[in-house]
Amino acid sequence: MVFGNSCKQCGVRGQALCGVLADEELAPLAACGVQRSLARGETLVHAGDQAPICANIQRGLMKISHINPAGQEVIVGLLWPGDFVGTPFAGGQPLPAAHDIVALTPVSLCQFPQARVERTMVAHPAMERALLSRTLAELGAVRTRLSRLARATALARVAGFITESAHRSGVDDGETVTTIELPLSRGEMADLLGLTIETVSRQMTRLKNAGVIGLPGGRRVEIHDPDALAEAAEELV
Amino acid sequence: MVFGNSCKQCGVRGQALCGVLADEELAPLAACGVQRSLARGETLVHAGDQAPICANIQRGLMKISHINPAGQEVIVGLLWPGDFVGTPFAGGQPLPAAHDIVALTPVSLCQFPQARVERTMVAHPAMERALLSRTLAELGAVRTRLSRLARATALARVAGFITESAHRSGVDDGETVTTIELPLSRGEMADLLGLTIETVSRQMTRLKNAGVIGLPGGRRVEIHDPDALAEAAEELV
DNA sequence: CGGGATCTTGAGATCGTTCAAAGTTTGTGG
DNA sequence: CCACAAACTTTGAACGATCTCAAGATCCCG
Repeated sequence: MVFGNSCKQCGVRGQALCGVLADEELAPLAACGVQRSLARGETLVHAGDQAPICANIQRGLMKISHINPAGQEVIVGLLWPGDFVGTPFAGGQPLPAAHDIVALTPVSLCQFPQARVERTMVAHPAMERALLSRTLAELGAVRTRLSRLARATALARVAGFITESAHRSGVDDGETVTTIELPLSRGEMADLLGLTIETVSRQMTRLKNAGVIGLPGGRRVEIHDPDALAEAAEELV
Repeated sequence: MVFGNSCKQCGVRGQALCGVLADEELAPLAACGVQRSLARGETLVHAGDQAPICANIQRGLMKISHINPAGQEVIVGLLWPGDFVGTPFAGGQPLPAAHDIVALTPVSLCQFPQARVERTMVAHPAMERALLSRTLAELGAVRTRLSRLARATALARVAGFITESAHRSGVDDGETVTTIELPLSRGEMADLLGLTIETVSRQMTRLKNAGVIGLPGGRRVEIHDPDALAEAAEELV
């Protein structure tokens, strides 16, 4: 359940609810938001938690992760600034959280009492409708990601992640070389893409040797040939 | 977006909305449902379709599938009797369908005009809320499936599918040997689990040779050792 | 300028795929 | 009811992609 939000008091202008509700309609919700900060690695939601959390991410990046019995972690989703976290009306009864939600970077967010979110939604059907439509869209996106994880080669997964990160960075295309900062470490990329650290590293090197990208150091990536990168990403999507 | 539904006129008693709404509240929706049948292999929704479809599955099994540029198919979800298909309030504007929805068996369903579904939901917030909560649950389930596809071995995927099919068949546990009929062919299992037909077949044989299951022929599976089966499924979930 | 964490690279093992062929089941028409 | 064809399933052998284990190299922080 992730949707762009607008929290006047928090100073973030999101995408989804903004277009749907007038700012003053959001006031009752914004008024009860509590500012909160998370350090890198800090957990906002533990899988199995009964106490539901509703919050709006302002800065930083979070991961939704699943840890299997063997102790391996899989990142099943990322949350960016503007995204909403929470499961209002979760089945009527308190539904235990399905996954961990952890800060990948220092995060600041605006947290709301769930009951208040639910009451606000009852009062503003447009808001609930926006959340529903956002959730439906997210469901489609996760299914598409599922299909990629099922069949795509390691190279395609890595190329796809770089492409997506570039889009998220706002640096869309442009004929010139663009440089982005990957939001994840190699290990985190591996957990997200269902690969090992070594395989991720090897594919990065391969793209570099092919002249498609440059690796000037750190987490920086220069995109030399966006078309070739997109093509690599599509190889068995 | 899949949720159990109750369509009085269609004679199906689902799980989700039933508990939430009185039957007479559903009348306006049920009244405008159109009975429809699909042959095996027939497509209800094409990916990219603008015309949104809302329907309630009464009998049969459908797949939600994604076909990648290379022509490979991945089944990203299954729809069972009682499940609801559709994306009401899809982003305000008509959102093109993200995936194909195809009948795996002969299917009968009850189809509604989307506008009517939306109007009914506006009139009955409890219904919309039930859909939201169902969708959130489904999102969690798909994410969990994502984590399995990312890491689980072929054996675990196949064992997990058999276990899940057994649960769906209603045959829960019981100390005695239970026999179920798998709803999918080997090829469909392969598309669902991200494997090849041959690998699926080999894992089935492996489970049979280990005495965990029996394969009396056709799509039938005898579950001899549910614990061992569950254990095989958890090996790297 | 260390020192720990992160990243890269190599060599060998493993798991799943590919290609190929034989064996079953299913459904149809005589 | 049987015969036959088509579709589906099983099995085998070789290949290839990714993982595992093991060193180095590099980056980042104090």
